[in-house]
Amino acid sequence: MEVSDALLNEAAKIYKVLSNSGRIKILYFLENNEADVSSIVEEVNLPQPLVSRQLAMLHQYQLVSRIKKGKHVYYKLDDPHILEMVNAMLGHVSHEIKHEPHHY
Amino acid sequence: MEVSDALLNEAAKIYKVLSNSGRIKILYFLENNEADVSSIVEEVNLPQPLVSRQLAMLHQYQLVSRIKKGKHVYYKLDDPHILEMVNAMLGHVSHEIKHEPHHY
DNA sequence: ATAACATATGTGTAATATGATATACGTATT
DNA sequence: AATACGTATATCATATTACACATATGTTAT
Repeated sequence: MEVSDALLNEAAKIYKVLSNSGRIKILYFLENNEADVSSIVEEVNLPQPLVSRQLAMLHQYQLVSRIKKGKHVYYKLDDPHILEMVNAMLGHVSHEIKHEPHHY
Repeated sequence: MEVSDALLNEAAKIYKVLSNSGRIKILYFLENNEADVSSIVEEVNLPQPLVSRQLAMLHQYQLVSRIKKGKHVYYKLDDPHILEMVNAMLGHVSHEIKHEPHHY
């Protein structure tokens, strides 16, 4: 396959976004729920400022969209496709873990 | 979906591995070729020690396997499935880039 | 044994990411 | 306007990552 550097860099950036379990957790929660920040905080059990920052990051890379209603800001998945990818990865690692743990 | 923390952490780790365009480049090159380190160095145009490091990392996470023949060490994809995921991601970002660049 | 080559590792340093804490901002309510 | 609440941002310490450069290790040939 022939891939441009720009594309590779962009992909790498998104992988970086996904390289944090808190952010993945948030994406998963948003799979089924459009949710405001407080609900997300409660669900993922991380301090609110941290959640806000991670949401900002997810939003910057267009993985989630947001809509403001009064004091609340509701986030939802912007691109369900991304979760399919995460699912594929989870399948991958779950096999790996079963068959043979990493040899660190 | 219900996902264990261990799984999420493992997935996050693999994403971290993929969050570097040099490493992705290497994986891509190995899609078609089993190759020794020198060939990879030549292909990806990065200093040899760096390539060795990244190969070590890819190997640690079982993304590539290696076999030693004389002075040469040949690497190949250990799990083609991972490249499917990378392909999916590249497709994703290429759409994104076309439709609307990120608003950094 | 030495030389030449392929690969890996050690080390230092700069850049970046992380998460905790404090605080600011915006909106609704009284 | 004062308060309360939801959310975002700033700041800081710490940890992690990245890469360059030097050097070590292992292998083959002379």
